[in-house]
Amino acid sequence: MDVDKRLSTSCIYRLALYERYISSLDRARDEYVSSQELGDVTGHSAAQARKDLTHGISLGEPGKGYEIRKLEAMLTRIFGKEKHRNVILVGVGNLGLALILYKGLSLQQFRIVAAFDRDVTKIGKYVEDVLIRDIRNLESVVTRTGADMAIVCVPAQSAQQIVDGLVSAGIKAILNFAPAGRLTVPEGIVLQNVDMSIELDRLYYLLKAQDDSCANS
Amino acid sequence: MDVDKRLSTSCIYRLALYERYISSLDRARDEYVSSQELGDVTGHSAAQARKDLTHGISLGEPGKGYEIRKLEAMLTRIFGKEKHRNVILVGVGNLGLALILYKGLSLQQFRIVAAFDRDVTKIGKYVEDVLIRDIRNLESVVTRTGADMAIVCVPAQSAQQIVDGLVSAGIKAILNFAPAGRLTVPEGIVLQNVDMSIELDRLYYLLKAQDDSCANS
DNA sequence: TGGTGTGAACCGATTCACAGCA
DNA sequence: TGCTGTGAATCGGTTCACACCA
Repeated sequence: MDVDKRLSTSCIYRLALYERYISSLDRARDEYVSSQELGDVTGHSAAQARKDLTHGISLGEPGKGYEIRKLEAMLTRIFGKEKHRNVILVGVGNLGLALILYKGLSLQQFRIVAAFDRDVTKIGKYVEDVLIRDIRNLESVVTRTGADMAIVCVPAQSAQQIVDGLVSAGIKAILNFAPAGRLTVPEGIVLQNVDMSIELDRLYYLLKAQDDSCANS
Repeated sequence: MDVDKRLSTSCIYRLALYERYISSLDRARDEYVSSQELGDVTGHSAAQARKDLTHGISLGEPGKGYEIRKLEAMLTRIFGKEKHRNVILVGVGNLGLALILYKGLSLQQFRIVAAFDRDVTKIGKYVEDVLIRDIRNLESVVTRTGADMAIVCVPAQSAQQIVDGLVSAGIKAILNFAPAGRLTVPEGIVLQNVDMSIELDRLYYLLKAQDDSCANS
């Protein structure tokens, strides 16, 4: 197969950026991209871009660069963009709502096919074309839609319980936005956390570090 | 000073997790935490936790652990939690709205003091107690509030322009949610990106890698 | 000449092992 | 004995330099 070993987190991130970049490219304009150009996209070196791309099959042509068509095909395969992917969302608060309405997702292969909440005043309503359902129907909907990915936007204190429910309903990968401490999942389940307030904390630290280094210089 | 050199991204992340953990602790229950306990919080080793903490002043007591009070004071200083921080937000779409209403931020030291949009139907309205203003008033509001951090939730195509405007208005740190390619900022300005669709791409990759390794075993 | 592929060197972060202190 | 602090070893990712191909 093409991808032999596990790619590092930062490598995946850069690959996603390459993917986005070449899909924004006017295919008619150019046939090839250089590693230099791809390096610029991520803010890294050309050598980095070459290393990233040879993790798959080597497909660059010396003197010309990478054929965009082939590169796109490779990235498409890595990120599974060749077919739609059903995703469910739990917790239709403001953030959940924002994610359902977020056009960025539907531009990708991801489709939010169902949303869940425990608030009875929300259940039965539609957000765009997504029906909000009772969380108790989780299992049957997962089975029916074949969804294996879920987005969690519930309050921190319910997060672990929801995650457990998702896992036992058959979900295999979870993107969690709840600012919960350490969520535990069984072996074989993928969990990723996105935490707004930690991002802000980090931003603040970087800002302060920046200031300090200016002050010292 | 306490923090001598630049901390790595992952270290900052773990420190933020420690901070959250000890602030959730019942102060009456225990006086000390061990590195083992802190390691568990982040899913890393006890040695890792000790290394992280000695980046500041060494404050652990052999045989007992880290005094919670002192540890909290140190983390508070690192993340600037001892005083409020004014933040502005640009782009009151669904995501912007969600962030304004997100209680997680106000639990931290961050206060969204103003929001901006270019949509005239939104300008003048309040979201909770945050007034939505015309983007053209950016500069005066930044000056008046002394905000030096901004959150950007505008569409991708306006992101660079907004970022430029923020920088020239005096903003020093930007948390960007727009799925824009590579945003450029001048030297000395801190920019962090959070991209939902890249997170999902990454999640999908991990899921697939997981599946493959199961299939091979 | 221009640009890829890659081994070697480099660098930083994580882990290990253990000395030292209460 | 329990737990911190830390040098040493290790591991992994990034950068460099250059051979090689069109």
